[in-house]
Amino acid sequence: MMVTVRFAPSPTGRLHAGNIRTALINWIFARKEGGRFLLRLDDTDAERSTEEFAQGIREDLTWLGLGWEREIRQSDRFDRYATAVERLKASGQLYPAYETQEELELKRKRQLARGRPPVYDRAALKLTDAERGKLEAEGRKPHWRFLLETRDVVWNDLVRGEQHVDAASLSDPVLVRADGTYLYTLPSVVDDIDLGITHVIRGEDHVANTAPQIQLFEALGAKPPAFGHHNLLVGAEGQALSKRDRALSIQGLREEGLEPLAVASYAATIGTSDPVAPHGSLDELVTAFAFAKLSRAPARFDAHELRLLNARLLHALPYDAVAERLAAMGVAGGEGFWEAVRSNLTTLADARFWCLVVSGDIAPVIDDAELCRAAARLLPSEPWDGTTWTAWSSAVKDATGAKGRALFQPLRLALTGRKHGPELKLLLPLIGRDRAAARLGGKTA
RNA sequence: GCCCCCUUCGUCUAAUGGUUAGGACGUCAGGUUUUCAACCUGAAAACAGGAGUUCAAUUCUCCUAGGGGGUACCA
Repeated sequence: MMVTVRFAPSPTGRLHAGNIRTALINWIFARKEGGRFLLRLDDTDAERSTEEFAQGIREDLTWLGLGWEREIRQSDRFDRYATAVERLKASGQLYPAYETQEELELKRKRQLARGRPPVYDRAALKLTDAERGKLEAEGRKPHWRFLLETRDVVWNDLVRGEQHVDAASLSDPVLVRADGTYLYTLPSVVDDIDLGITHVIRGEDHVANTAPQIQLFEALGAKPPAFGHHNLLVGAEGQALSKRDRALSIQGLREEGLEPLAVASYAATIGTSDPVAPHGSLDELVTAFAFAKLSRAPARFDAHELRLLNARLLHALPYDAVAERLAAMGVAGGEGFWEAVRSNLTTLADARFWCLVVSGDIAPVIDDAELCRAAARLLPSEPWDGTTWTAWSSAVKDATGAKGRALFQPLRLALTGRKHGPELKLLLPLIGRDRAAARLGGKTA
């Protein structure tokens, strides 16, 4: 059977670092197995789901290079869920319950107070027809619970090995609310069956969901897929990740100017036994991937480390990988420009500044006016090449007696306006005589 | 409260019942660049704590502490 996996976000917000890691692992696994990767929008909550968020999710995935074979929306599939509900009612595995949320909460509190696990007591199962009739007459509408078999549910998790969950320690999950809307479990399982999902790969926050879901697959006459639960992410300080942390949204990372491949490289290698390193393509990540490499401890997502990785990625990037994007940014300058500046970039957008240095206006910093004036006078005539810098700076040194830092720092500040930057040997010919002369004179070109 | 998972350099991690506990990022130093950055080389840097089993424990067992997850009419 063809490997088929799905990434199932709900369009109630933008994707964040944790989401994207799940998406990436699914996508990579599908690629590795020659299988299919589907996007399933879990939009059963009509209140909170919006088309804007759905579009945002598509943009985020596309930006990262994660294409999907097919998109499914749960809101298109309510008839399928209704069919499943009828089937479960017919087999007696779905039963009506009438407790209000307040009543359930009270029950849980009492159980907790007695040191008992807060598991639903199945009181609704013991209701007589007369009692049920009375409740309905009072105007109560039932919600519907899936009757779990109280047995040990076992599966061989792709990353965690053999897992056991004692279904007796679980409440019978509510599948349908009193208003007829569905909770996560039922649509998810029905979709997985209909779409032929072979591997459900998700975060370990879903481990406990797996046992009821396996029983639901079976109740609906389907063979459960394989399950894999990867470790979760925590923040740089080891704290639980907040969903609202904008810095960790994919949108935020993109707006910060990070490379999609850097984000993907980082997300796919933290929490694994592979070193965190930039990869030249998603295919390289596919080659490196193995479930066995995933750690079981939570991994730290450190935005600072991501930036360092982004810089390392840029430093090694060939010109043709960025030529189009540089042009789109309005950064002129060809391969020579790129070779000169790339090792000083943290984000691609930094190239804008060096573009101005080379072919626009910057504010020169005159640290040593006398030296700069002398340097301006000694500027050779063009054409300039890779040897110009050495010859010229030597001449300045001879004329002024300045050397080392005292010689180079004022020149760098005047020519680029900054203390740090690419090799002036490469930069100077790109700046050209007119600009250099103007900057050394303290005026902008 | 109860259940599950986890804990090795600052960080991500490897390995092992007997090892100089390995790598990567970061840090520091040296080299190179007659400056900085980049780059190259090198160094420092870890088995959470306590018991137990054993000739021998970082490795196996138990306890404690800490972290994460779950325990929903969220997904």
